[in-house]
Amino acid sequence: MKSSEHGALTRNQELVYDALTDAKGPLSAYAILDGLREHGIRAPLQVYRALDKLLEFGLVHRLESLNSFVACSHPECDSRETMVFTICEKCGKVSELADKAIAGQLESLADLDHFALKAATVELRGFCQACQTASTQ
Amino acid sequence: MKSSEHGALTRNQELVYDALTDAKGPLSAYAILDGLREHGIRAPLQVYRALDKLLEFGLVHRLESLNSFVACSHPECDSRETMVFTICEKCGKVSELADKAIAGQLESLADLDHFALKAATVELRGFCQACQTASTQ
DNA sequence: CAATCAATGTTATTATATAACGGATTGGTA
DNA sequence: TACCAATCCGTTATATAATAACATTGATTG
Repeated sequence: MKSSEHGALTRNQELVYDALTDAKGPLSAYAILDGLREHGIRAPLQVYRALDKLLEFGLVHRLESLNSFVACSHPECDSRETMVFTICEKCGKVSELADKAIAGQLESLADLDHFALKAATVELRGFCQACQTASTQ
Repeated sequence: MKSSEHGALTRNQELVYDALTDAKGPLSAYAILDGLREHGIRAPLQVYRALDKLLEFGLVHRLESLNSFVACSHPECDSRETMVFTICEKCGKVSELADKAIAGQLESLADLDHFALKAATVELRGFCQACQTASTQ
């Protein structure tokens, strides 16, 4: 299990991480909170603090355009890698793709602009395969 | 002036657009609101409604990772084009780049995943040239 | 004129995120 | 063991971002 790579997670971190892996989709911090009330989590800060650590460990990604969070689905994910997310606007499904070519091109573009790149957010919106075939709209 | 391309903007749209072009940098909706109180803008919705239209016209872009908005700096910007933003984490400077190659590669990646791409968010974080030379950190 | 549609103004509310404080726990290390 | 430092924790309060709901205005246009 991935969490073992970073030493044991604390109780709150474990709860939040498990909530995200169980969800198999993005959750807002407050959705996580609601799901964990019966486990003793009562305040937003408990969730946000755990999320901060999980983001730092690379176990979780933040989806900026949704203000929500997903467990990293890429087994070897280094938090510094550039990930590409596809977000289905119909069913909400999110896929996480690692693409070296795009990461490289973003680096090159940044270089051209003399910009020292630290992290990249790439989020694609549209319709997933299932939602395309299910309907024309 | 760009606004002439979409017929006259309404009074509120004009106020919000001018606030963004004057700022020469990203502003949150509430920062815009504060700057326009003396012009009769009193409620968040007045700003958000104007922003919705300006986004639709392609005159303004939204920076998801900052929850803020910038006037489009690209004269021919079609709102459907994929833009790449660099965001300096030191001085806050934002640059807007149009790169066909990256747009194309994102399309290809989406195709591989059978994802019907409608819009892409690409935001790069790091340090701009000025902030690199000014300091090592 | 009547019907319609977009834009407006206002109040209230929801959703997202952080500040500030003190206490508890852990892990070294003198 | 006693101490220190660092991290995590729980809580209350607050800040920031965005939308719901409803009434009104103003400009077409058939």
